[in-house]
Amino acid sequence: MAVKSEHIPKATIARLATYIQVLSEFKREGTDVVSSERLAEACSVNSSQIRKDLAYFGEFGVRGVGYYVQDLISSIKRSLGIDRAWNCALVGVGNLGRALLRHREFSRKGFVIRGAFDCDPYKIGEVVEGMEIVCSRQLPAKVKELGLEIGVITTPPERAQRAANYLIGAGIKGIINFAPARIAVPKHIHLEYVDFFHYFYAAAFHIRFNEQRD
Amino acid sequence: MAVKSEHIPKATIARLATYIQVLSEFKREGTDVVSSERLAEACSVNSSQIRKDLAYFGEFGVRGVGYYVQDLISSIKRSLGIDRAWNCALVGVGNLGRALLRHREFSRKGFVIRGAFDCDPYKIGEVVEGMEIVCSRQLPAKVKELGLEIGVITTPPERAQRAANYLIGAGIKGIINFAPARIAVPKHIHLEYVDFFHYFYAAAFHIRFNEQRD
DNA sequence: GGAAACCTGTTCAGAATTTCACAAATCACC
DNA sequence: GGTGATTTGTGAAATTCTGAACAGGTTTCC
Repeated sequence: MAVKSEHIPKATIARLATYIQVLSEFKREGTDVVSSERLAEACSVNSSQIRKDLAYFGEFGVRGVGYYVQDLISSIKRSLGIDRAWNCALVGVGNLGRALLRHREFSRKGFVIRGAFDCDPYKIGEVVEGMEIVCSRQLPAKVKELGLEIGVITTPPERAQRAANYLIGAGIKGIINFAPARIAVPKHIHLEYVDFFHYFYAAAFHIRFNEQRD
Repeated sequence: MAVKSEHIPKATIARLATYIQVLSEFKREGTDVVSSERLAEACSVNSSQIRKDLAYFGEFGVRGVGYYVQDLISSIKRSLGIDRAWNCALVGVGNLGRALLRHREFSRKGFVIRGAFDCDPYKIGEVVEGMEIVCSRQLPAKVKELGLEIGVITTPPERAQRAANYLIGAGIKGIINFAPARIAVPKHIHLEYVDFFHYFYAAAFHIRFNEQRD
């Protein structure tokens, strides 16, 4: 899938993910065709915004008609690169790591966790959700053997950097860091930070801010 | 804590959360004073950006010196409204809900889950992490009794709207929705969507995009 | 006490993003 | 086949956000 433009805003990528979610709902409800106006309302964004976001990747709609829901889902997925499966390595099998391993939705959405790694000797060998926990030192071998591309860090914060180093050394292409710590990676490795608390902070701020104005 | 400006960018709020994380690391390392330049480097942002973000809320630094780490953490927390505890209600005790209930970090960061609700009769009465699961119908009573302010939705998508309705009817002030579904709420209720997959999608996109350019 | 080195808070320019507005295309109906 | 009602894709305008630059304080050191 060709990208028409050189640079694509981060916000656009985030919205595309939302569009998929809402479009999937439309599909479940049996809606075949949707206008940017209707999709916009469901996503709480401006309809031009939607058309412009899509325009970065191609022309997916039909003038005078709208977008065919199933086609648009496929087109967005192809645009985002999630029209195929991605093999993931999970490093750090604590509470959060286990929850992610058990979360069926991952493989359903095309992100298949194919390796679970930890450096705790008490955990190594344990089987979680049909997956054996392996020593982190085996990462290089496993990454090659299983074709792992995305590393998911769910270690405690103090071990996040080491986990990242293992992953990078093993030749992973991108890292999603759930640990509450900043990590350093070379420029060619894509890095995403995930922090629930951001959302809680934002909620707290806005609630208090609203109260203040009354 | 006064807010100096009328409108504060969403991006600023997100960055403030990052600053707290990095500043806490500095504090653990024993650093007492930090310049915007050094903080900026650790957060991968521009130093003017940091000074500007902080300027929305007040003057927290000392010219010629920098910012006192502990003071700045406190100031940012006060600015965000997380200088006190927030009582949360969790609705939907599935896999994800249980993981959140077990996650110690929540109360440590000031978001205390004081009620766990579900509408499945098999789950009602069960005790998770010392908390008894209560029928969702009891939300109004419990919200008042316990002073719950933030609702956390971790139901399956098809039940998210109903959970939201219960919470809103019960007088909650803000909602954080982990369910992969859009929900409608009145304007005075603050709503945050949390979706891990956004990060995975973004990673997939950027990895593929980088490959394409080689 | 003064000079030099620092570093914040703030202004302003320009970069980036969002919204508007409309030409171009499609469909339904007469 | 033509007309009117729709709806997309896209320049241009409006808005928002970011980064460079610098005036205004602070500290250090002589």
